[in-house]
Amino acid sequence: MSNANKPDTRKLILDTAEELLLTRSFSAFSYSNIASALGVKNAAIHYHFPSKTDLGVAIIQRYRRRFKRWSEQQEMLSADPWQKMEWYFDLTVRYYSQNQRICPSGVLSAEFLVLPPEMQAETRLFVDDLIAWCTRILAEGQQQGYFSFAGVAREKAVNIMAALQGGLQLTRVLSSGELLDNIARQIRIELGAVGQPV
Amino acid sequence: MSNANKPDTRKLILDTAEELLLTRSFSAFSYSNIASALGVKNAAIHYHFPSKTDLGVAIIQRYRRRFKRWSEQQEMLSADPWQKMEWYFDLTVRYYSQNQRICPSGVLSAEFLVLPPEMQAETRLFVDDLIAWCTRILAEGQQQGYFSFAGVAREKAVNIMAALQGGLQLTRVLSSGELLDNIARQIRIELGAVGQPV
DNA sequence: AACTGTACTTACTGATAGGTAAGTTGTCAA
DNA sequence: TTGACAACTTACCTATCAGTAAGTACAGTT
Repeated sequence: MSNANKPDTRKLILDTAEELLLTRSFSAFSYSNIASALGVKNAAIHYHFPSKTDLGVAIIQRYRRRFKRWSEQQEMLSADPWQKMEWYFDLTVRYYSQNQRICPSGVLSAEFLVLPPEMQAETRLFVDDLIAWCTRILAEGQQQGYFSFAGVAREKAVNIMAALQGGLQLTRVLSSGELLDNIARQIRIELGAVGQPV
Repeated sequence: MSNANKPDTRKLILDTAEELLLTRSFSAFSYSNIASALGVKNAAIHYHFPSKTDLGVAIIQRYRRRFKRWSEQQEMLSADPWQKMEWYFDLTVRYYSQNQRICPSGVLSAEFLVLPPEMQAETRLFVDDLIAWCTRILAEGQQQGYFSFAGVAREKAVNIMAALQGGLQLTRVLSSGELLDNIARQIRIELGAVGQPV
């Protein structure tokens, strides 16, 4: 009851900045973009996030927390590896359906060299999280006989993540919604799908 | 003998802009960056490329010409599909080794929505070229019994291009040179490599 | 010797960027 | 009732952005 109606400007800023990041990239959005979208003044953003670096870091940290909760929920539902991968495909596809977004690791890695060091460090951690998750699912799925792919789990994981990241970007260029579905289908085949998934 | 010593400033500008594009992205480099790198004034760049859009378009058009020549040379050497794919891997790996560049389609598609329409159109054509080439090599290789992959050639082609594009970006984040090699290895396996390539 | 075009430089413009200092308003606790 | 703090706005700063107009230096042509 205490902070039920506390102003959620901070969250609104993060949400807006997140959309601008995934549609325009970090270099190509400004505090004014956020301010005008929210109907507040430029300095209001600086009140919550003193520098653009602070804002950028906060966005990535929120992604990491979200992804952690997301993967924990998967475990709670005790889904099989196929189902988990399908959920990951969904996650990816859903980016594009929201204003043609691409995935965070995609934007951040594309302009990595111009990001402030603090954001670079956070991006690294985020990508590590993603690859670690995917590697784990793949290894489990292989052990339990769900997947039958050639090569090491981690290499396969990186390949899958790279294909989805690149696929999301190419989808935007060719504005072809099926492109990502085709990539997902290819990945399923290469994981040894023999009629299992939809 | 006529234009042997003509000033090649235009080419130098394109070269410098190209490096800045692949390392910093289009939004994150300026005419001043190029000018100071070449030891000329800002307006000198505007003389050769009136607007930044003109410059951007020229860079992409040069990529398209280059790639066309590159693929034509492959044909002249009458290499087999495996060799052609290996050359393409090389091409990709070589980007990163030059100041941690990523591939043009990677940068351009990541910031696609903030590119001027003229550049978007040119990017589309460029990506079409790349996919068309890869699809052709894959289809030929399949027909001639070099490759044995599951699914349609074009889908496989897009998957490979996406994986390389994403892999190049992830390589930069994790500063791991082997990452791309691992992706190339995965692709070889999935093309049905049974000891053929190195 | 005069003219022409190329390849610039100098000097500027208005717009926008990220950021800051100082003031204003409303809420809540002592 | 006062004080304190959170959440802003107003007003401003400097730097940089892409872009332009006018001038200059020089090579080749007539």
